[in-house]
Amino acid sequence: MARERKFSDEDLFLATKELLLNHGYEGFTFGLLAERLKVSRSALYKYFGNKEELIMEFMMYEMDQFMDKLRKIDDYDDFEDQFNYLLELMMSHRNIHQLIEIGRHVPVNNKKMEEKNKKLDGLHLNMYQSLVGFVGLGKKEGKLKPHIPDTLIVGYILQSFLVPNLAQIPHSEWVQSMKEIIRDGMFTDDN
Amino acid sequence: MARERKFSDEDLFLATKELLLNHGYEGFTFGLLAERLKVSRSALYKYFGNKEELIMEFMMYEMDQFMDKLRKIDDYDDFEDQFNYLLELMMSHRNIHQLIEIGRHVPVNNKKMEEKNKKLDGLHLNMYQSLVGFVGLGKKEGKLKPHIPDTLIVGYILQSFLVPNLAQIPHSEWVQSMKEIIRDGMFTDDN
DNA sequence: ACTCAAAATGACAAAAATGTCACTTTGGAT
DNA sequence: ATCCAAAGTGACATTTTTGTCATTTTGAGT
Repeated sequence: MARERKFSDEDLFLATKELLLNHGYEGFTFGLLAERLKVSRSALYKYFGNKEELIMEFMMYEMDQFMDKLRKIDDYDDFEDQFNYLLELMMSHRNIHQLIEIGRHVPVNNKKMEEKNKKLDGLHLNMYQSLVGFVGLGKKEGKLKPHIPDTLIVGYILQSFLVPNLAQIPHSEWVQSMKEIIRDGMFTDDN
Repeated sequence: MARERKFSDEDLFLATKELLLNHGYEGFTFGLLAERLKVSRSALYKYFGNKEELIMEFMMYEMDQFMDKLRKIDDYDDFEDQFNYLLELMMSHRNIHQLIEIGRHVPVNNKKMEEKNKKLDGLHLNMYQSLVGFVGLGKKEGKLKPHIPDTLIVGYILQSFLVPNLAQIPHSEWVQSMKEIIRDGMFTDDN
């Protein structure tokens, strides 16, 4: 027995995501978000005490969604299949890395935040472990170069998806080339 | 016949750089900058009318410095040498790409800004052309894969240096591995 | 049709950042 | 030594963002 809400959680988190990516953590304001949702600013305070809290909730939502998909990487036994799955996944969550970086800027003031922050750290750890597992498998199968640090491999893959496609190269060509660079580099074989 | 300044242009631009990288465009304030320089906030208004103007000046300063070095790439005839020079250069100006992205957030309000913005665009174009020239040489010498779009190659090289070295891998090892990934990828040869 | 709890609002006070200006300080030039 | 232009300051008015709260609106349940 309650009134219908004017915006769903999905609406809210989507708007939050766009604003965060366009304006950064410090440029994100409740005013902007309320405007986007066509709601009064004070309505938002019914759900989140402040900016930090909202952004933390958003991060968890985003990470949960991403992790649900990332965990599916273990459905594939073969490294090659995992690799393909991972690239597709990253392509559809291009900015997860960027968002995580923004999340690191959120100040932790009180106990409540402390807790949320810990939870989020846990999710990051999960993600990292999942990716390190992937790299481990690749090395074990002899597919990935053993002497390159795991963290660099993981970081490089994540970072790849942030290269801006300024020249508007068609999607499939872009992904194809990207995959090739990641696998075999940009130099020709005879070097 | 004037009083000695309490801070040099270098001081100011260095502080600006750090603040921009740590807080982003919207999080950068005159208050923070003044505090950093141990000067009153109003002193800064003697030199820059507002935040946008200051940041534009900073961008030009930074780009000028970078371009001076980037242009030296043409001192090397051989692509291989150009490649090595470029990686070293990028390593010591790791965040130039990030700064350029931040610069794109600066709103252009008036004629004066319009002009500065044009000048900055010119510098970006220079940078881009210089890098495209480099890629062109690489392709001509048969070193770079001809079917990968120039913009992707350029973007990749720039982006690579933003991979955070979270595990604190020693600098030389990090650069070495990075170079290898860029050249030949992360997969072993027998794939 | 009435109730009432959740949803939404607008108005308010406080905090933070901006921009301006009259005034003070400083140190090289005379 | 003293002049004075540039450097720096503190106080003020304005704007933007934040956070709170009393009040109003809404619509599902009865």
